[in-house]
Amino acid sequence: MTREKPVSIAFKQHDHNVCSQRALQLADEYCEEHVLRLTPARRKVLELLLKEHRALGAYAIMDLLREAGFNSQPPVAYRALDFLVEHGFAHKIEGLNAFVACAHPNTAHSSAFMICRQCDTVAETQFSLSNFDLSESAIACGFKIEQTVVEAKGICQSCAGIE
Amino acid sequence: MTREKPVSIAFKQHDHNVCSQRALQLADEYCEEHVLRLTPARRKVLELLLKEHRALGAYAIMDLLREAGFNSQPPVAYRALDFLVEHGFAHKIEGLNAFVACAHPNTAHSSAFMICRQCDTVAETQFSLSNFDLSESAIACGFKIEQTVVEAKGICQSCAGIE
DNA sequence: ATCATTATGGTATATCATTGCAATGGGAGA
DNA sequence: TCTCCCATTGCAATGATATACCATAATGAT
Repeated sequence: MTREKPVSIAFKQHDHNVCSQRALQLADEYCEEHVLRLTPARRKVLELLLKEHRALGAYAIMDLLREAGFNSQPPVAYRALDFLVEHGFAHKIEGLNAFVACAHPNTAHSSAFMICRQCDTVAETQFSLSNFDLSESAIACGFKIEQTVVEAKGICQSCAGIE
Repeated sequence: MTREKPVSIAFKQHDHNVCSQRALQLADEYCEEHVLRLTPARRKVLELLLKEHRALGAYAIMDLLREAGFNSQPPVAYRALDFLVEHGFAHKIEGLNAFVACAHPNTAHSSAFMICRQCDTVAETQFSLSNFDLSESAIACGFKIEQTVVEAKGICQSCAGIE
C-alpha cells in the first residue's frame, strides 16, 4: 500500500519568506474565522518562531520580544506560546524545552519532529496514529491515547556531509 | 504479518516485588559484568524509581534520598540519574521532566511510553525503528535518526472506568 | 451603560538542571 | 605496599524553565 508522504522542507533550501508569510496569513485568516484574537504579542511571537525552522526557548523569545519593544516578563512569552500551541500555530519540542512554528498550519495532524543536533533545525512531518506501532500496544492494554510526542534526534543530510 | 507485541504490565495488577527485585538484581549483575559501579546512591535511586511504575522528578527523588539518609544536593540525584539513564536502567520522560525505571532492562530497544494523565502511571513498551512511520520521512530527507522520544499521554483502562 | 469574558501588567516564586572546584576512595601497575 | 590515576562524591552557587497570583484594562454581548 502506497501512501503519500509529506516531506519536510526544513532541511532543504527554500524561499523562507514564502513559508513565513504564508503561515502568518493563514494564522490571521484562521483567527478571523474562529473569533480568536491574534494580538500583537501573540502575532509577534509567531513571527519570531517563523523566522527559522528552529526551536526557540521561551527565554530567547523574551529577549527578542524585548528587542522589539514588547513587554518581556516570562508570563508574556508563555501566554503567547500557550495560545499558539493550543490553536496549532506552534508546537512544543519536549526534548529541547523549546518551541517551533507549525509547518502545516490549518491541517489536523499528529506531528513528529526531526531535530538536527548540529544545526538545531527542526523539521516537522506528519504521521497517522492508526499506522503507529505504539497504537497496537495501547489497544492491547486498553490505553486511550489523547496526545503524542514523537521526536527524533539525529543529524540532517547537510550537516552529515560536513562532519 | 504477525509480530509478537510486548504488552506492558504497568497498568495491570501484578506482583510488583518481583518486578523490582528482578530489575535490581539484573542491574547488579550487569554492572558486575561491565565493570560499572552501582554505588549506594545510584542503587538507591534505582530502588526508588522501581517502587512504582511512575515517573519521579529529580527533586522528588532528592526528598526521598534525604529521608533515606543520603546526601541530597541536586547533583547527587542528577548524577545518579545520568548514570542510570546512560546505562539503560532508567529513562527520562521528556513530557514530564521526570524519570522512570526501565521496564525491560538488559535488552536493547527503542522505548515508547504511555502516560496516564489521571494516575501518572507510566507504561513502557518497545517499538522497532524500522517499522516506524517516521523513518520513511527521515529517509526521504536524508535525516539520520540517532535517538527517539515517543510518548503518548492519555488515560489508562482503570482510570477510564472511574471517570 | 453594564457586565462577563478574555487579555495584559507586574511581582514573586516554584521547579528543573548544571557548573566548578575541592576532597575522597578504590583499583591498576610499579 | 605504595602511589598514581581516575571515577565518584561533597558542596556552594547559579542558570534555565515555568507557573501562581492578583490587579487592571480591553473587548464584545446584551
